[in-house]
Amino acid sequence: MERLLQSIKIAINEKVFLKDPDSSELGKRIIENSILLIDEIGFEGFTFKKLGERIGSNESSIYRYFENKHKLLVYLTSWYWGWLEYQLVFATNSIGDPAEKLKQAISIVSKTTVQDHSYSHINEVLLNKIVVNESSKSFLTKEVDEENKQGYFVIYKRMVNRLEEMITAVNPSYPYAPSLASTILEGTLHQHFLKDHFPSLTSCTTKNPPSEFISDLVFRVLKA
Amino acid sequence: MERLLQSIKIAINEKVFLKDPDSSELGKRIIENSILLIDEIGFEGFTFKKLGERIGSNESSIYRYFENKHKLLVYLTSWYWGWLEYQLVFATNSIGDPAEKLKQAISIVSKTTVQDHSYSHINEVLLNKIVVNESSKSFLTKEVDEENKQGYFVIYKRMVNRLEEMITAVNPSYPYAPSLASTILEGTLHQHFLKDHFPSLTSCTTKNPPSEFISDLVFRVLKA
DNA sequence: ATGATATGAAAGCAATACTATTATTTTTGC
DNA sequence: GCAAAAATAATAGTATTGCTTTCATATCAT
Repeated sequence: MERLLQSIKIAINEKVFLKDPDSSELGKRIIENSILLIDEIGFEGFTFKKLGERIGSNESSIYRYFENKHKLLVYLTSWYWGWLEYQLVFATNSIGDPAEKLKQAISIVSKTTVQDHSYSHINEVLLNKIVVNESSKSFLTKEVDEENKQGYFVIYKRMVNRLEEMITAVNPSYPYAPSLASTILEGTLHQHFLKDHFPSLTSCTTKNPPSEFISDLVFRVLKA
Repeated sequence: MERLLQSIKIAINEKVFLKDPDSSELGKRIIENSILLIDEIGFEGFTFKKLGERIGSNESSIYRYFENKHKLLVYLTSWYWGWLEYQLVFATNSIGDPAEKLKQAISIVSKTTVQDHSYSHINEVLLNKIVVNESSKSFLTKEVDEENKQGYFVIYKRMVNRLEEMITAVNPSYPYAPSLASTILEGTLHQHFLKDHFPSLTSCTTKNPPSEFISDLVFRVLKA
């Protein structure tokens, strides 16, 4: 799998960037360091000027890749979901048994992230932290409907759809497959957040990660 | 119940404001119109200057009530959860049967909001929209741990705790009560959001609201 | 070598997120 | 009813943000 993934490029909707950051050295440095910098100072404090200083480049050069920091965030989260989607597909497509398949899928999407050396300029562990802490901000905006129409969130939606299909395969009579599927993804992120900042509001810990709670929840729901 | 609630003041942690907005006319106009304005233009576009213009007052006067717009958002969301908490307590404390009690609680926290005329300067319907669209931004910040320590989120936490206790009363052997409780609140908000912006990712519609999905989910989980 | 393309440096601009100062109005305590 | 205190308003000012523009320079492709 490592090998296969090595050559795969995560395809992001071209509307979110002005110039593909994957097409140049500077572009890759922008992505690499934006992940590090957003993780360090948070998305609110993050500016293209600070990023420019950090990579020894100019604000104006970064603006040639992304119109604004919001689109950069959409890019980063899309990349993350695209990356996870590949893992999901590769890890589940050979599994015949629907329950086993769904179980594996939940394990993939809710497990603690580990570094993938196929993409050397992207730190997936930190990117996952950014997705947990910042990704809601990419859609909780006044422009969400317009941007959705433009396809900014297709990868995430495809991901939810895959889970939905797997849920239906396990229990065709369960009437809330789309909501359960979206709850798997959002619930995982939220439980990860709670574990780090509001431990009293979650049963999850490092030893007992969100994947256990989510998996238990889904199978109780579908069995009933 | 209407009568009882009429005289109740929702108590917000004093650290989130400089001067209690409930203690003056101007303060109430700030709260009333911040809800309307944030709903109209979104939290990102919202500024104290625009709010000042709208209420025929000055930016600097608003700064005497709130240090910044972030704290105003914390105030608004705290007020919302405090308001919901009263409804929850009044609607459930006389119910003996644990399952019935939890069912009622879920109905209260996930039902579509209706106007409460006890608080004339607060539009609860719009405030609920703000909670759905903006409240995550109140805790998805770099300062969350510090602010949590200062008690900014106590009401929300108490709310999750109440649900947790009700869950345990229904099924004492269920091992993930805290996570299920937080999922009820966060999941409800998220499903409301999806229904309005990503209908393909949810089973919820106006006719079939999030409360049905959540209630069904919780009781399947606890029955299993 | 030359033209195209990418990057960098600098300046500029309107808006944001405040703070400070001073003036005016309103409230209140006697 | 009046003086003192408190609240509000008006104005101005500052640093930073979120850009855009222009122009210079480096690099790259033929």
